Amino acid sequence: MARTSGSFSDITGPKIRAAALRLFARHGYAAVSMRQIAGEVGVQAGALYNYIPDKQSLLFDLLKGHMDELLAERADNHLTGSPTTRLEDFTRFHIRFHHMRKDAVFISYMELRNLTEENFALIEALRSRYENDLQTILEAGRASGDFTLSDAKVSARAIIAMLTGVNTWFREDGRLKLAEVEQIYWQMVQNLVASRG
Amino acid sequence: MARTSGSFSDITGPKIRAAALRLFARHGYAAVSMRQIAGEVGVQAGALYNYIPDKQSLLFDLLKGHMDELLAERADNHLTGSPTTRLEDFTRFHIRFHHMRKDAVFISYMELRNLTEENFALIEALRSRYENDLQTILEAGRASGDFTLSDAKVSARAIIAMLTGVNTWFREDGRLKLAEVEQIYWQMVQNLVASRG
DNA sequence: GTCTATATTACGATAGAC
DNA sequence: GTCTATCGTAATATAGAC
Repeated sequence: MARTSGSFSDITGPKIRAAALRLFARHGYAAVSMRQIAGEVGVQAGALYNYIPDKQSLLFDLLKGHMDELLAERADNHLTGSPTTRLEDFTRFHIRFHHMRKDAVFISYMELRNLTEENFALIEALRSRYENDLQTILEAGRASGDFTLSDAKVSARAIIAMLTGVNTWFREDGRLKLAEVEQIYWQMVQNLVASRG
Repeated sequence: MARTSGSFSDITGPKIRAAALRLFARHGYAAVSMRQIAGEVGVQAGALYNYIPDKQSLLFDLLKGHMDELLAERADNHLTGSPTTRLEDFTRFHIRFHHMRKDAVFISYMELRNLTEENFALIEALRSRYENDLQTILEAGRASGDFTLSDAKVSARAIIAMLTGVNTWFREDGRLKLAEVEQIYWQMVQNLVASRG
């Protein structure tokens, strides 16, 4: 049966998303052209429009997909136990997940301003749910006397910023293994919320 | 004496830098055109090239200027006293300085990838000096027994990420005043490095 | 020092052949 | 479903008049 010239598989759509994710993370949304993305995929620029309506939708799909996966995998994590156990789960999950999804994490922080207003609101709502998840854990720990916090919302934001910061410096071939980094950060998080003796 | 049509002052250069800083922070380096910058300043695009050789140099000058100011103002801070005092100074200085320089801070994190390789190395060296400054304080505190840390470099990075994160959510008209935020974060930093009783 | 005008290149997106 | 070709627009940067 006839194959049209450039068609090697039925996964052009996912390949477009993967190429865009990598290029946006490396050079930034505005700096990447549709021709560059097409070049990575191995098609001509016009062919992209069989899969996406426009460039903006492509960006939104990437960010939306990332947030959906974050919340879904987080939900798979066990969410019961003492506040300390739940906080440790959150800490280790956050570091591991964000390490595995570096490109998506990067553009999720960098390219929010390139979303339309309503697309931004949708992403922001998802991000907020993740943050509230941590805040709930912190408040449970305060109620049980396990944690001491002056402001659970601020603490949640501080912890997330601290943990996400790992992505800016950690390298696979560096001085520390990821498991060690995870342990160091968990110790710091424990200190941060510690009830003082 | 004759004035050429569009010339209202002798500070076109600084005005260009100010306009570029604001526009780059708002829309991103790649998304901002020289015509937009010129429009903000009140000149035509061609006139910008009397002040800057090209767009890339403009970005580098902004980032370099920001890092120079950060290190200079940090040096004006008093750098003596106990490790705890010096850590408190660093914490409060970081929050205040980064709050006053939101746009510059933003592009300093976002637009590093748009620098040429050598320009990036120059900025990275300055950023590293700032980080080492904090690391030195932490090591002094560990040596004196005031702090407990498993890894001073990781702790320095974690603290800086945590403090810089304030910029992503703090609003002047929000629930908390900046002085309160400063206090909450200083408490968290103290916990983070605390020697456990 | 700024203007107007322009050279050159590239962009996002679309049309129609196959 | 992808190709080639192209439309309409806008980009950085430069040249020369004033």
